[in-house]
Amino acid sequence: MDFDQTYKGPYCPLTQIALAGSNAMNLKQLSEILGLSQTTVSRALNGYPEVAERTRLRVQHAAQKHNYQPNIGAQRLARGRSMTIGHVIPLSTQHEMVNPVFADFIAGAGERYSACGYDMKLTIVDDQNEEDIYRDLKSRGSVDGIIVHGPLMNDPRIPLLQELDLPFVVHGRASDIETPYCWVDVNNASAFQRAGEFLLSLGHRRIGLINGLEHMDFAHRRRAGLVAALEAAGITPNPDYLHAGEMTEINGHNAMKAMLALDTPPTAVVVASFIAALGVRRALDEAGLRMARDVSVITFDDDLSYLRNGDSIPIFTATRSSVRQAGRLSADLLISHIENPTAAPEHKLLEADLIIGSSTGPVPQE
Amino acid sequence: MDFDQTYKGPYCPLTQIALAGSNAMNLKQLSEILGLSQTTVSRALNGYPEVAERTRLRVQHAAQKHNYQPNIGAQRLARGRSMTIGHVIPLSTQHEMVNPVFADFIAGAGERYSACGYDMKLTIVDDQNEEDIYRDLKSRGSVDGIIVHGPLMNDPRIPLLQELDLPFVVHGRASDIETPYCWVDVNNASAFQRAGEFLLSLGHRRIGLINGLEHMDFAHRRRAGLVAALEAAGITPNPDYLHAGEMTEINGHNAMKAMLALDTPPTAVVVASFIAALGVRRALDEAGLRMARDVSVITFDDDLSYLRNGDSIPIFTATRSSVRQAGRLSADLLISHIENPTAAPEHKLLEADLIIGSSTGPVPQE
DNA sequence: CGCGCCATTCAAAGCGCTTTGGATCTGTTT
DNA sequence: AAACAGATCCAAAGCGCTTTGAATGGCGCG
Repeated sequence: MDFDQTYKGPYCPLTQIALAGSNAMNLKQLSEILGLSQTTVSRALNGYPEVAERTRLRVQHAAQKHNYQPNIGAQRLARGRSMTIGHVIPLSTQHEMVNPVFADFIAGAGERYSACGYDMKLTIVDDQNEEDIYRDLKSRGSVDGIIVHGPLMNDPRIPLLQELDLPFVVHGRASDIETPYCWVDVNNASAFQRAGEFLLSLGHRRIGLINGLEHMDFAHRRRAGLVAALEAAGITPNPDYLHAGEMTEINGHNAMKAMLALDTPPTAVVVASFIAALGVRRALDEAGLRMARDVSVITFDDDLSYLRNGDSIPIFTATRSSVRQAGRLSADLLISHIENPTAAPEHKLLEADLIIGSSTGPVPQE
Repeated sequence: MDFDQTYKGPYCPLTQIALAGSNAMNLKQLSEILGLSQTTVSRALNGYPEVAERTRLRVQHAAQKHNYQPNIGAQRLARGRSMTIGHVIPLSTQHEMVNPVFADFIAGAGERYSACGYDMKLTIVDDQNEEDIYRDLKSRGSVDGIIVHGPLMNDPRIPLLQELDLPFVVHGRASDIETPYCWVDVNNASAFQRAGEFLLSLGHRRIGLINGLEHMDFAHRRRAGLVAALEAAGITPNPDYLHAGEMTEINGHNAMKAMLALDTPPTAVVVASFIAALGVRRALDEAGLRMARDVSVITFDDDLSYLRNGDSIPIFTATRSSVRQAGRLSADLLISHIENPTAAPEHKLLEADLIIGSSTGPVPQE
């Protein structure tokens, strides 16, 4: 814990902030208007059974009429719960990419939070002290639970959160962690295995991979899946065909370009992200090659709202799984575990669809 | 206001939630350990001057040692402030795109919030009742201020927030609103005017526009800027060359494809987003045309972390302005107005850079 | 009639923090 | 020496809600 350099608490003689006299209607006022006790009004609004139905209706109408909303800080304090779920987004200065998948995941999760009365709190953490953030979140009572994004193969956040006894759901998994915990993940291995098998069935034997950073768990599994398909077909993966890096358009482009420069380039590639696949297409265009005819491409497609894979006919053959849906499921799972803390950890494994588009075709004749 | 269908308050006989006995260290305990009053401990930690420096150090050490963090709900209640800034993301079911720019903006703003001791609260609102959300936020004291995303030309949120007396900063502007308010915006008009002038200087006369939805303020201004450049050169914009739609890869592709099918297609296009520009490139590739040589392309580039415009040589000629930086500036502006509520509204107009890349060239000979 | 039993309602005690309005103790001033 | 000022510290009163434990009133029943 460090006492922040830039924020020193409420003492600020220069800009004396008028402590907002909260002009909003409060419980006391409302109960006086109604000629009822605060207890009864509170219970009426919170659905307790020991209040007469007539009274409840009267209270609800009055609340609506006077635009009463319980103060959230007071509720948090009194209930000992924050009704808030935290998302921590690490953003080191080296690796300062915001995961493009993030916005859609959040949108899915946020839908469910709203429906269940939870708030979403986002924390952008730009240094190494991510651990401190979690400890803080716990000890200040800022959140009732946490979503863990972008797990590594042996992610230290998982044991930490377990130790802190803060409910959490991982979006993804951590292969090297044995103890049970809650997660929601796509079956990355099977998706890429099927992609590989599909390419093999088209006659491809020289199959490349443009993967995400392989200390990320999802990338590790995708590689394993593809390699499994190749090896099952008696093919030893060619190291020159295996690329891993941040999943940007540029990296996709550069990786494809590098492979095209080989003596015997692959006839097909599997790409770990739609954005990288756009870069692959650019590299092919620059080389005067056409997708499907010259090089087959399969991409993973997170079904992002702003990057749809074509309207009617898909542009790319793809393994598709909606990350927004994963957001919804993660939110529901977390909420259910917050409200039922003794339940055993649960998880959900989603299967990606293999969508046939116009970026794959039979292996070209030599 | 409506009492949510799905969430009925704390009464839930089935899943009796153990009200977390908040095992964390609190102020009372800490003050007892130190043999001081809660007052003094609180003041010591909050930087008040009337506590002896020796005492302050002793308190800080003890706080650190016992891992004391003030409970956030209690602080909110006592201070009458939430130290939270709200971002409301509308997401109607028809128009269910998550703005791809959003993640980077949030990352920029979040950096500043963390540095200044504020939390960020995201609300995804999927129906029409966005107005209720703002009223709620105000009357529950959930947030101290709000960032308004994606303003329309005459955005009803602005007068609403003014009426509610809730500090806010608009990311963008609303052309039709006269009353002053805080905003941070790129000079969209000047950016697209310069883009137009640059194309004119290369000899282009048939210049197209692939714009965002033109009820969005930014899109309206971009169009105005481009049209101004054309008209200044004595060119009346051809309606067939003016497209507006959601800024997706597919729409960019379709708009370009439509223009290429004209008897006299444009020799250059200005595109309102990088993602749409990728679609434009695809349309050109499919038509066997090359960027720069056959058709010049200029795009607006928000400098998204996951969509960089090339590493060394930019792929596209572009008007560039970092949306992440806009996030930082918006956050700083909002915080300064929250802490100094009487200050007159301020705003910041950012100029985009015109970056010359390899997607533009002289007009082809007929 | 007197008793117990629901069904309702309420007063008051927190939740953990900030802040007001002194109190106490030095040291300084007249 | 009395009075005052400044530097520290404190007890207690909130902030607005939830929840405990008890009171109230109506009603049926022996």
